Amino acid sequence: MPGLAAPLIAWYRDAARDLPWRREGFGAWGTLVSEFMLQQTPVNRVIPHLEAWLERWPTPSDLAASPPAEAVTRWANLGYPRRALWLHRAAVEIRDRHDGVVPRDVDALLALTGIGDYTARAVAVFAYGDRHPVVDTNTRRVLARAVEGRAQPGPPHRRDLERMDAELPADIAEAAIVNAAAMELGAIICTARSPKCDACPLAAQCAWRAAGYPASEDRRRKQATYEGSDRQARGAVLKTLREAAPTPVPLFAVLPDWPDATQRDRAIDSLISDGLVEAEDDLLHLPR
DNA sequence: GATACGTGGGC
DNA sequence: TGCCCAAGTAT
Repeated sequence: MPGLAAPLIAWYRDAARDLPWRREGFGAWGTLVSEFMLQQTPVNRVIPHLEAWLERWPTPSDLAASPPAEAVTRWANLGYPRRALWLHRAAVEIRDRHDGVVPRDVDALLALTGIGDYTARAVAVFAYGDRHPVVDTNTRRVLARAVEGRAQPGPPHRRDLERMDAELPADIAEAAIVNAAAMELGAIICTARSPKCDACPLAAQCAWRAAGYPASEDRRRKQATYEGSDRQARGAVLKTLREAAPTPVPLFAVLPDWPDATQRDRAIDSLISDGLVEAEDDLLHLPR
């Protein structure tokens, strides 16, 4: 079976979107911030916040010098606000342990708060040009379809890194492009629903297409219902505190009309436990 | 390894 | 409309 590299490289040269983090000289800090924001949040929602963030905090040390509260506030509606807290912690760690320079070594990156297998390698590859497999949900779907002939990938597995590594050319610069191209293909062509196979550079060799597009065997785990959930309550509490910041909010004034007071209190407790909220007497505020 | 964790857009 | 999905990580 032919590899994926050559057609991906040729396709990417013409089809890649013009995204901020692909600009020449975007910088490792910008790459790191963009990858944090892109964890589970769509590209189009990230871009304006990313640009504002980098304008406010051009370096890791700039962010580290600000209170976490401001990071959480400026995270706005990107979702999963713990990422804002973790990004702030990572900035402090970069300042304290790496002289303010985003590390290049994958293990050093993995040791930073909020950075896992994906983000560590994405920074090493896209910011520093090193050769590693970068595997996100798009890449896993492309591999599942083109190589395995399955409609959807199985759950993420460490094995995915080795499988992607096997598709990478020896040439370091080309390997980086293949990583980016696999992600890009999954994002705009080989999408989860209604893939655009007519425009796919891998169509001729796609195992899933050759097999007649068999449906996925196992149902993906259904996402928990959001309406009425604790997550929704946490989101509402944090929204209240963000919009009031830097002014603290009296406990009694936080979601007084929430339908389930027990749930509201549980949400506040869990936010405090996560470090996203602090309490002094009966005042709640974002972490200072 | 399963689960919790926001928010909003697309169909 | 309601469900599915989105450049994951920590526990």
